[in-house]
Amino acid sequence: MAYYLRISYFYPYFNYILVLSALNSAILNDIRDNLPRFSKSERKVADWLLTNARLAIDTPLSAVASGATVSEPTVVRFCRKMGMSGFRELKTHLIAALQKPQSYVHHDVSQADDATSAAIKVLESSVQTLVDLRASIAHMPFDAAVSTMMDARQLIFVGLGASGHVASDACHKFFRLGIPCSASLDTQTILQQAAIASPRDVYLTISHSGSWPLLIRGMQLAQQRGATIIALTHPSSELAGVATYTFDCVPAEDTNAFTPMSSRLAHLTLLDALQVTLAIKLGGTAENNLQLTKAALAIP
Amino acid sequence: MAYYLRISYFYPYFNYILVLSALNSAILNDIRDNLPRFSKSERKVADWLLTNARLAIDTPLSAVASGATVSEPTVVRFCRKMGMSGFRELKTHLIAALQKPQSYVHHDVSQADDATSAAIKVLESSVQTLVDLRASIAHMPFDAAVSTMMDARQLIFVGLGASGHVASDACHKFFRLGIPCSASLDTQTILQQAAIASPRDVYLTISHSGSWPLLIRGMQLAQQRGATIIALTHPSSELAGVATYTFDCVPAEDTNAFTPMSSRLAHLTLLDALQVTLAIKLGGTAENNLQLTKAALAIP
DNA sequence: GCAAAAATGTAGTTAAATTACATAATTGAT
DNA sequence: ATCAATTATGTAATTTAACTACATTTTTGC
Repeated sequence: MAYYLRISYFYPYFNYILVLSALNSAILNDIRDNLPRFSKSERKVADWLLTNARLAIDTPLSAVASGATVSEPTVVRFCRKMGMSGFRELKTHLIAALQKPQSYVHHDVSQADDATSAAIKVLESSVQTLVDLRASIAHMPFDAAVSTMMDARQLIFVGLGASGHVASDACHKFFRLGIPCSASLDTQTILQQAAIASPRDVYLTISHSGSWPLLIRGMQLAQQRGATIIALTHPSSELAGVATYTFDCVPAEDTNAFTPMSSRLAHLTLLDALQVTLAIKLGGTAENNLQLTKAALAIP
Repeated sequence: MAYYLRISYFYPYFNYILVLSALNSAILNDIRDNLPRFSKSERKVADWLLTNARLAIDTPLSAVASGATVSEPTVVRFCRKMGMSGFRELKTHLIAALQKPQSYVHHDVSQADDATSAAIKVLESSVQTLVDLRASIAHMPFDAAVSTMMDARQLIFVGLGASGHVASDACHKFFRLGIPCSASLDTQTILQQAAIASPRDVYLTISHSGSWPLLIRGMQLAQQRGATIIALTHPSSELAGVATYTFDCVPAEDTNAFTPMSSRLAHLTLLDALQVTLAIKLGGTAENNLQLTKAALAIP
């Protein structure tokens, strides 16, 4: 997925393509994940690269081969086996990989942290959440979800507790498109509304774990009455099982009591993305509505 | 701020240091900054590289030279002039530079985007918001804010509209520390509560623009009654002027109707960071409260 | 205008990466 | 256990890319 950087407005020389690429798996992770599948010499190459990744970016093929005690073509074949054209491309990937935060970066806040350090860790954990989300976005059902929302009689945002705030925020965003929207933030309302749901109702249901029983019961009811359920939740959850479409949100592990629940950032951002994509699909009226609602807040 | 990654505990081959470096200046910035100092042919090389940075990482020296209409040694000399040993090193730097988000990346969504492209742009805009926030966090008054919160009689979260959802979410997070918390989300409540504020009340006031008149009036009232005002808002706003401490949130420019307001992600994340830092300062009781409130949600 | 210095390019050399082919090792069938 | 086929590996040769030496051109300062 490429981004076109257009800043020729300020600097006429800049006309290049900046790729903010998927920041998840890197070549070093690929190598490590494939260790059991390598032959004897391939394994030597892999071991050498994993041990000397930094060094490798400035090391010619001949030295890599002798370091790994294999021949030069064996290294080239290793690169080919990893899906690259040759050693040059491996180098490119290595350089790139060494610039990227890894998913196992440890952001745990501890009692010993001073305020700024703790704040930075929180922030970097939040960045990581969004970066991980960025990496999985291509597999999410945006087109399908937006298609059903376009014809919706109403959009119903559902969430409990912290997810309720997300749902409420999302409702506050989507109503501006001109589609009827409501938020159900307690179990009684969720159940009662689901009991009278109709086929052109679209639910956007937000849940961290996807396992709260009465929430699931409500979504089952709504689904039985023909409503569409778009869930933002854990992909292996019961809620995901009930939903028509699921936006997979795999929460980071809870490591200590201080860990803020950054999955709601992911939820919020996904809902932003859904609103924007829906606005685009709806076209001119939605855009006009967005402008009118924004202008309504302008202070004279 | 450097992170030292030590994972030889899990994988004995990994023995390198991964630096999560400051996401600032890169070789392309260096080239651009030195444009006035280049000779005619050097300028051609610079222009070509700035125009074709992405292409350059897979382009041999001979093609770069002919693309720039200079000789090959001129390109090498250019690299030397930029402080590098040769073209190979330039390539390494280019590859590295292109992995880093730049502050001027343009994320505008347009009508022509398909759903996934638009979603990705929204997401990357959100990442950028947090990355920018990360860069300015060291100048924020965490210590001072946390000090006043530690002795607070109550914490009052204030916000209107979208910021109201943020305030509500934050209230829902901070109450778990065991301090009395409330959220004032409409102007009547804000004014009435401010009219009876006391010196040990701490306000956390969230506002995108910091210019809504009745909100400011309320904060002036509270401030006159001795309450502490911690504002998350635009640093040049009226609200910032009233506040005891300000967490500067400079909103990205509104470029089109589709732009989601990502400043609330910044607000949410800052509030997360504040909660965590406050929890640390409060020590064992707060940590215990966090664990108890989490356990209360566990489904048997 | 002229000499010196700097910039630049042509041609040749070296380094690095890749390919072709031969040999060794492994696997599967009998 | 043996043998044939397949796969893996290395040696040597070739190609590509980067770099250097030297000649020519351009620019600068007096």
